[in-house]
Amino acid sequence: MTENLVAEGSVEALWARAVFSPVPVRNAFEVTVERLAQGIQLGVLVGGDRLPPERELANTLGVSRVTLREAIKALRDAGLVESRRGRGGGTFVVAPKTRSPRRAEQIGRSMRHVLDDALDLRRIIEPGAAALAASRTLTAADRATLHRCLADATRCSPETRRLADSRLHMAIAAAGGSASVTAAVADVQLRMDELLRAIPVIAANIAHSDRQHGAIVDAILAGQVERARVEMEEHVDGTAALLRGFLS
Amino acid sequence: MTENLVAEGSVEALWARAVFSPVPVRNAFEVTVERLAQGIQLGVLVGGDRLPPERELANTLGVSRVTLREAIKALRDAGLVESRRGRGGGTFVVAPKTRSPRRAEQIGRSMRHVLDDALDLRRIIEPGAAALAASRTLTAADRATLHRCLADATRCSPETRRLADSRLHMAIAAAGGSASVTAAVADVQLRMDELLRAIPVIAANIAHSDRQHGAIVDAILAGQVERARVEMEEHVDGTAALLRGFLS
DNA sequence: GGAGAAGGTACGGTCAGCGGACCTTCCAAC
DNA sequence: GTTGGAAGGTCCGCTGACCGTACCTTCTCC
Repeated sequence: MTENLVAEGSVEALWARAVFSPVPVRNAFEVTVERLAQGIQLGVLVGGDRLPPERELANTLGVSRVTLREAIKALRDAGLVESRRGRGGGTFVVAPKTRSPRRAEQIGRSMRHVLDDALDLRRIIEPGAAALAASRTLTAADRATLHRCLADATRCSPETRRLADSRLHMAIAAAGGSASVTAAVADVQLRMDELLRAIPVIAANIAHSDRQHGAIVDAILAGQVERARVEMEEHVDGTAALLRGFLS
Repeated sequence: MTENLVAEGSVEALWARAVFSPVPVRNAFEVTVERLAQGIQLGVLVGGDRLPPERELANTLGVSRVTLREAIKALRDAGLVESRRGRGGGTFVVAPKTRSPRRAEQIGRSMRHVLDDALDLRRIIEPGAAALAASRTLTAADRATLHRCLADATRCSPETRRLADSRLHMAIAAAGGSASVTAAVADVQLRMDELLRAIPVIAANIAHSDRQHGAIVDAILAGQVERARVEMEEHVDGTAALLRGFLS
């Protein structure tokens, strides 16, 4: 009898769930796999990139080489990386086009509130990140990075589109200079990655999205804080509408 | 030779650090302690509250009873809870006034960028959370909770002030109905908790803060989305200015 | 054709965490 | 008062994750 004395979905219920829910205990292997997989999914590591040697990377990540190797094996099995032996060998990120496409399975109705939850957070964090970036005076290198990511996102094949999009959003977040904000954006991007991949590709939508991306980067580079926020908000709202429509 | 080929603080540097930094491997004990301690620090669990029986709580949290007991022992040693045996016994949250005050140690200059980082995130997430709450049609119970938390934060002793403040901010976040947003607010609150405690108590500041709290709740209850955001933004900026001034 | 840099393999030790059985305390109902 | 039951307190053996270390294998570059 786990009788709830508080109304479902109320403030009290959210509080209680924040404390009295299973603690996420994750072992070194899981965390390591996640780290690397996320780097690849978000476009921080791109096809052809070579990971540091195992011994060095294990040291950097603070796990034993055995554990790291297990993680790499998992990524290899998933088709995300491939390893070559011998001198000049190493572990390399596989380009997405040659990567075996994972079936976008049916999104259960039960996932719906998870989606809404993620979208709520995204609508807060991404416009905020854009505004933060606009409020900074960026280095030439960062301006160049933004330009490059924008260009990549605009002209790219349908297969690599999602990756380039992630990469652009991450670049915008990172341009704000805050590690926490960047991590938060990475979180929402990852949570919706699978869903966003499932959206059918429609030329009109892409063109619209590209225009918005351009406007956002433009506002950031011009240092227009409020405009950056609003443009990103519209962009995010557009994607959210697409997602909600597609999943109904 | 871990030579950095990218400029310090740039987009590329943030990206690299997001992937190639030590993975946070935390064991069940640590996570459990953190969970419960956070619930207390944030005011979700208040003085006098009784935790569920160990066997039940261990099951809820998904850890063994031994591990949970170690965690509770740590909290007891820290003076956050106390346990009573026998029928009708249990583990109870200690009221903050009787809690042994932890010395606010010198904040190193090295912490400065950590603070800035947290403040950046807070300036995004808290106004966003307020706006989200304002955009919802709240239940009567939630409106009552907000009112109560606001009242508690306004009239309270200096010792309990920080706790009541946390509680109010958490209530605002939870009113938005999104678990992720609530968790994000909890995160920033926790990160700055120690620092905020260190701020000297000045009557004028408190009165100002109280007025802002009132305005925020007022805007949320009235469903004024933009006003809620702006009021919270000013409130957060005020606190940030206090903190930065105090630590310079 | 060898040196050396990489991935691949194997072994033993340590320790966290678990399940379960049991003990101790103390309230409350009878 | 006595006793049942609900709670915290203790103990033990097992499993499995993780680590350090040493060694083997492959391959490229000099």
